Amino acid sequence: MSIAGSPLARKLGAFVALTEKELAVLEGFHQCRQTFDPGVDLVRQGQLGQSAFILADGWVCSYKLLPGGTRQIVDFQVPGDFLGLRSVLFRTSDHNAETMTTVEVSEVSSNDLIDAFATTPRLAMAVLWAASRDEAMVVEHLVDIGRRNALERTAHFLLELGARLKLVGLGTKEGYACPLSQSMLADALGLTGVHINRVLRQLREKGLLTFRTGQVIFDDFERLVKLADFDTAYLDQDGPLLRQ
Amino acid sequence: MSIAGSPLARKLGAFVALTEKELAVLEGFHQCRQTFDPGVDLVRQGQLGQSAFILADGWVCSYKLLPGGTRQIVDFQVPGDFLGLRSVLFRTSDHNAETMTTVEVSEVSSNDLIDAFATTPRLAMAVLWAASRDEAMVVEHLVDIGRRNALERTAHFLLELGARLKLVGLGTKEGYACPLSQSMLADALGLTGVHINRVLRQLREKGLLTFRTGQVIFDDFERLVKLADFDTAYLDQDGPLLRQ
DNA sequence: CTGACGAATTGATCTGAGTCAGTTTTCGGA
DNA sequence: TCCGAAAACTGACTCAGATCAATTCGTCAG
Repeated sequence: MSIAGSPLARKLGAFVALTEKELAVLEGFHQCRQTFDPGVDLVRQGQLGQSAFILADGWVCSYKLLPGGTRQIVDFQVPGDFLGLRSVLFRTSDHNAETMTTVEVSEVSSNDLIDAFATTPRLAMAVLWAASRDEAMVVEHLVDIGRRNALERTAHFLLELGARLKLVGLGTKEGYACPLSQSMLADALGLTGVHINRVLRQLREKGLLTFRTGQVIFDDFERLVKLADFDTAYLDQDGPLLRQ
Repeated sequence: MSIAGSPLARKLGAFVALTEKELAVLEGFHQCRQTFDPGVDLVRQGQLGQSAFILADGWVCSYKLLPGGTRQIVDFQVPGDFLGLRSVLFRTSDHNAETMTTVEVSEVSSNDLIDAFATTPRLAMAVLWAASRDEAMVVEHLVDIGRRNALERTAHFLLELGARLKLVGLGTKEGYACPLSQSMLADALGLTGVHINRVLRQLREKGLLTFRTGQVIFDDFERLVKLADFDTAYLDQDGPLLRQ
């Protein structure tokens, strides 16, 4: 696959039409391809001078640890996503990132990234632009946790994850492959594992959604969207705002 | 005050050392100064082709409405903050923004902003970079709501707001002026107005913090930080990553 | 000074989600 | 094919925070 056709290039191209030169710099990011096992920390809270990563395959989750031993999962990264960007921009990381599956990434050193941003600022813009879209997802997540009950919250979150995977060709209206365990889902939604289990049973018994090891199946997409008050439009974007 | 000394220029300068030309473009943003009364919507959910605003004075809050009539406040904007950026980047807004006080803003039209981004990409970078820092705050907010109980959550949130205001010279370790009503605080923290009232009483009775109309007073900063598990370091940043 | 309206405050009661303490299922490795 | 560990599942009980229903306070217009 040419770099121009990679998930990342496709994503960035949605914001800024990239020139040959910019694509070449992007290509340079992919020098250092690596594979990691599940359960490895790629980014650690408080650590200095870390690299960023571009996720080519597999899933990663970003989370914060709390003193009580609990954690809050803030976001999941799927293929095509950048990760550890903030830990480069601010020189120190404010969160952890852990591989959930076997993962393939391109590691981009802090210096390379900053150099690239300095020489091809339009590319920098595209990357930060994409980060800004990811923020929209974190905001939706915030609303889930703040103002939706466990049932709506779970439904909404799994729909959103599906919408996001559809963008990179990894999901459909029928469902998607999902390596989350129930307790990870709990940590993402601010619930306990026990309660998530009961909520998933309810969703199953109501014929709305089946969450099984490695697979999310939308049994009744329409009713699910209605229950969760899910807005299907907010991820759309019709063309780059900045032309070459 | 020269443009180079404005809160926004100061903030952006922390990321990217701005050139004369870039400062001039920033200056251009301030052509269209306006004043709004409290309770006015600056940005409306779902509206197309909106302007962005630079907040010069007063407070604004960004929130999402839910079908049940409840709302979740996602963030507050204080002087020096950009707002409505995402509604320009994505052509349509995913949230509302309402003035909380009398407010002074500079309106920057969608087209002017995109043109400026195209001609001075380093400035664009600085703006998006600042947006990325704001996201760190939304993440902290997410953790508050997901994994802290009402007391810790309220304490943590008010400490964070204080830290942020200190950056723009509007707060100290003693406290800060704060135009939030109890029910706004409730909408931000995912609680009810009734419960926030009880929590604020507890904080007052424990001699930790006093929240009164228009004023937050830290009665015992140290103990408050400890209760809330507040990290005082995460807002620090020592110099621009990109030089002129 | 007075009425009125919104914000703050309080008490009583209810309930969604947490906690505790298991049992059962799944699945990879010997 | 059997074993052990982790994940999924379940029931009984508790509690933090919601809900409901007043009352009080503050402030601004008349």
